Amino acid sequence: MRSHYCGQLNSSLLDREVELCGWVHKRRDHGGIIFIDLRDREGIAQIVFDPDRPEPFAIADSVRNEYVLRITGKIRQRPEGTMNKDLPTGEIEVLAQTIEILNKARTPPFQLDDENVADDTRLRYRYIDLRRPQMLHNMRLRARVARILRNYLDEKGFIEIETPMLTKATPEGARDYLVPSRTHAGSFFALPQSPQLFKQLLMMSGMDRYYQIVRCFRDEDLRADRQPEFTQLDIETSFMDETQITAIMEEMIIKLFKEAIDADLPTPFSRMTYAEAIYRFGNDRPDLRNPLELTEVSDLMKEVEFKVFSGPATMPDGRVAALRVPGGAKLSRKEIDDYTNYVANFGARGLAYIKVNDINAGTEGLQSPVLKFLPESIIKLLLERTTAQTGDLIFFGADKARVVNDALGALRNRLAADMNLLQGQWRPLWIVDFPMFEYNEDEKRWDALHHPFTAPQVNTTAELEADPGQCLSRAYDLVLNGIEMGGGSVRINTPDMQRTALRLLGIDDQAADEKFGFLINALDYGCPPHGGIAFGLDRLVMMMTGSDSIRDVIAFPKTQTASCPLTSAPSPASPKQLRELGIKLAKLPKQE
RNA sequence: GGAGUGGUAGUUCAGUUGGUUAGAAUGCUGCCCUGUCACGGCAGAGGUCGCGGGUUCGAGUCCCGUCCACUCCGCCA
Repeated sequence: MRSHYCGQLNSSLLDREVELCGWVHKRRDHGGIIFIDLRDREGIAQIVFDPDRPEPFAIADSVRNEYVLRITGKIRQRPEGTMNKDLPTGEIEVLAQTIEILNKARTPPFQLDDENVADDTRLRYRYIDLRRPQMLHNMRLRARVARILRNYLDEKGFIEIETPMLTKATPEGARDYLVPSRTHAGSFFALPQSPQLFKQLLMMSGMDRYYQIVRCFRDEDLRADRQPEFTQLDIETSFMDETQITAIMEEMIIKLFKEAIDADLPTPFSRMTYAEAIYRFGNDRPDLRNPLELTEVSDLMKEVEFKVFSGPATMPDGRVAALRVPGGAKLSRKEIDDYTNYVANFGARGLAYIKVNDINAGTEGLQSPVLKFLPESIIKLLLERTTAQTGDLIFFGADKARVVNDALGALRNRLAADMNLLQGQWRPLWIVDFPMFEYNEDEKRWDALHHPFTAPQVNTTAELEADPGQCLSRAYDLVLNGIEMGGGSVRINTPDMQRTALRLLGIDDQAADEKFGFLINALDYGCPPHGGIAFGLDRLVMMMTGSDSIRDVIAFPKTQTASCPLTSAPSPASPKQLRELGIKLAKLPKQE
């Protein structure tokens, strides 16, 4: 039916007869001559219809945008002065001999070259949206990424193994998507949040190296970089420690970026402890392209009269930190107010600042509502420590450390975006030495920072129990330009340690047996030391394509309320289906 | 659960202090046009102003409720 793709035509094919199939991208009718830009997945070719051939000419006259055509014709050089440098096929054109309308098309709901179409319109007509070259490119890059990863892991001896989609609900973590069981009425499967336990079991089976490109499901609210179903590159190995695992993964990511988009990541990747990341950036996934850093000033503020600063400075869980913004003195009152409102999102009750109009003029050169509350000696130390220069602005956060870190960490990102501060292209970073647990104030118990199967850096249960809050884990995250690309850990591999870890999370032995008994049992039947990692494939592709939204790298994504405008999913179940499943609705859905 | 922004022609948007027949661009339809590629020219069609209620002589505009989309907080081991 077709001899070439439209986009493959070039002057090496001069005088060749070709057969093309594709969509009418654009028709230009000059009365005596008609041009049709025919589009397929490889590109666009210009087809010329000459009135010398009345029959094809009449058909070309009748076609409309997005009609599907088959055309035969002869490749020829375009006349002098009519070549199009913007088109890869712009040196040549196809003089049409025959044209067949394979299918008509209604007028598309939006123009393919319109870059600014509302998301729900695009999603309702996703099959048209995906015709756009950018979307096609994203899908193909995604396929290339998956292929490169498979090739690499296959070379390294990893075995691709599928794990169940219908599985057991896990109590920790995100909300599960539940699937009712017909044969066990009243019982439910859960769709996997990740294949975590299965991949550990595969290590106990002696598979040694496993990977899977796998869909995961989490029923939580959506964001620009979060979908309810998303794809992970999931990996697990036996007999490797964290140094070896991160090394082999680093090699994989470097190779991936090189082969997929010809990007050279700086090597070796930076490494930073969790504590250092929080201290310097207020955040455990800092964007290292951003030069702004927090400056610790708690010690300077302990004695000052100003309660807003001295209070947090003397609280055990308080923090006072400064954020110097080079050139920030030019920010207007309104801009500063906007930032104050912004940090209020993160619990900050205010945003103190000092404008440095002239660093050499002492207090006279400064401008700030809080200046009068601070002794001159402290101000001097402050300026030294923040290395403030004329023209800078210094923001302050003073509150519980958590609030200061969240607020100034977010402000740091916001300022970099607003003031165009990002430097360099790619800044990968391993974050290591995570705490095992963080205390959950609401539930009055420990939460796992990573997950309940992560090994601690101590070897005995006694050491872990002695001071859980201080215990570090053998977890690692890979952060790229401020986005968490992946994370993993070395796992617990003895029943004792696993039970202890679960107990600290408020899961007693009986509950542990009910929920994870199969895992704990397996740990007792010859479990190798093992660990792994999972990468967010969608986010990787999103970064590589420079997309603002994860939806642009997923063929059929969901909206922010987790619905699909194309299929109208989710939709009510029929009474018959519900009866078979033994389900009665507490509240009937609204009638359409 | 919360904060914000938006919803007007197929699409992207404008719409003043509440006041006559709701506009623009693009797309669409018809006619004209033999070298265009954002083709051009002329003419034309196209509106439940998201939905429901209220205020008013009068509502796209004001008020209340509601739905949808997007961004963010909470949430996401």
